[in-house]
Amino acid sequence: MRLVIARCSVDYSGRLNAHLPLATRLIILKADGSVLIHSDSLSYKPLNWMSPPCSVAIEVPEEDAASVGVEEQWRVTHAKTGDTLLVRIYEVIHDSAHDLGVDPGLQKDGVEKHLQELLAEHPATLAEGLTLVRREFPTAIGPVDLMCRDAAGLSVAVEIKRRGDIDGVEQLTRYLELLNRDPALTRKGAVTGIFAAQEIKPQARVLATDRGIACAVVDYDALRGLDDPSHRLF
Amino acid sequence: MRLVIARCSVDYSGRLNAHLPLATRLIILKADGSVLIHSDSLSYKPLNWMSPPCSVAIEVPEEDAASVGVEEQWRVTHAKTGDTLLVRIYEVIHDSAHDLGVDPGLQKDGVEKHLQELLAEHPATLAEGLTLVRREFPTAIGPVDLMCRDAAGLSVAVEIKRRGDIDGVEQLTRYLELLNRDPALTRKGAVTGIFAAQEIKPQARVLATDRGIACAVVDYDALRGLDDPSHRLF
DNA sequence: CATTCGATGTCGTCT
DNA sequence: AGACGACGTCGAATG
Repeated sequence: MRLVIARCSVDYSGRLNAHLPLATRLIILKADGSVLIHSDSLSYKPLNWMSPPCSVAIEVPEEDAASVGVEEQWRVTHAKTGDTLLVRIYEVIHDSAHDLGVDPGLQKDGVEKHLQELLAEHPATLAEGLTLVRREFPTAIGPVDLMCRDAAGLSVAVEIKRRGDIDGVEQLTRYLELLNRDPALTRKGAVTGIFAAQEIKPQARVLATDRGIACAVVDYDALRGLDDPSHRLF
Repeated sequence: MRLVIARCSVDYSGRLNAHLPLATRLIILKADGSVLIHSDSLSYKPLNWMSPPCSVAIEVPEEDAASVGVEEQWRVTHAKTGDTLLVRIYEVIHDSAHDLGVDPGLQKDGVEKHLQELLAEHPATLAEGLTLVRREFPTAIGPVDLMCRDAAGLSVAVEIKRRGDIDGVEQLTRYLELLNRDPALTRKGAVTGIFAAQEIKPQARVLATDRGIACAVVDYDALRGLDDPSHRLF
């Protein structure tokens, strides 16, 4: 990894055109060839970047560029899309290279997959007497997160989201529409739906209710408490 | 901006829990207080980070941490959500600080808004004889990108996307459902829809067709060619 | 290889 | 502040 602090201007040309006027910035050149341009604020996201696979070519600045003080010019080109990032260096303030080695990677806990696992183990927290039939129940338009059966023996499709948005309700609606055409599932009565999320947006709740879909706000920590603590990662 | 290359382990606790085992990484401390942890690959996105507003506290490592070689311990806490990032430093390899000043910011050109402007000027490229009634036609559930009239004088709602996904079809469907309840618009006949995008995904096309919504693939460059070249930014 | 879908999405914009 | 859509979304999993 090479770190360069420099006064520079940057032009990106690809899915859109973008220009960064002359200013002092951090330029990161990673081992995989990728390039990141960071300013001192506006965190997380670089101002400009190029993802791998890409290559960096050192160019001789055009005459007019050189005349206004461009010392170096790097052209970063994406190998597949042809997107380019043109970095014009006016003054290098810092330049250092470091060998970081391979990173062992990030371990995560608490994403939607875990929520699904926990709810699959404790379906009754969604509705009294609900039991699991199967997780990732396959349909022609994708898998239903949880297929359950209620106390009366009727099929219940559960869609799980971390954040319950209008999109999730639309998704569950499409599943229910399809499932209710299946005679095997609807023998005893219509398949109903439960929209389960850690947080449900008001508009999503209104739409779900309007369509006869139940909403369930899920308490992740409480669910985890129900689970065997020895299974926790942290 | 402070740049630290160090052997470190990191733990994030907030919307989820995440752990980074001991390895050599780049730690960026920005002027606004934000912190970014980068490895030498997996570009663009940091492995771990904290967005502003947040504060960094230097802690004395716990005894057991110190005994395994932790020299410094930084706790970054988000001011609002309380999310924390705990960085344990085992060895500092590089440490430098730089004054970058304020960045003038990024200038962008050429996204969906531009596409909408171009199509508003050339609605006939979507369908023979189509004319614009108004852009951003207001409805109770949000503005319709373009409201047009076809050769027969019937109302046509146009939804514009850069990438035509299933979500866009759902959105247009909701608009059409609402618009078709308006007597003023449906006097001559039902309001129809056109789903316009630079690229339309197969599933979206199927859904749109199934609902009687026309699809139009838009050629951005050709449209720009129709436009006055002197209006271009680049 | 293409496609789909989640994300500590992030970011702008408007109510 | 909350809601909503766009994003150079990115990135992983999957067929």
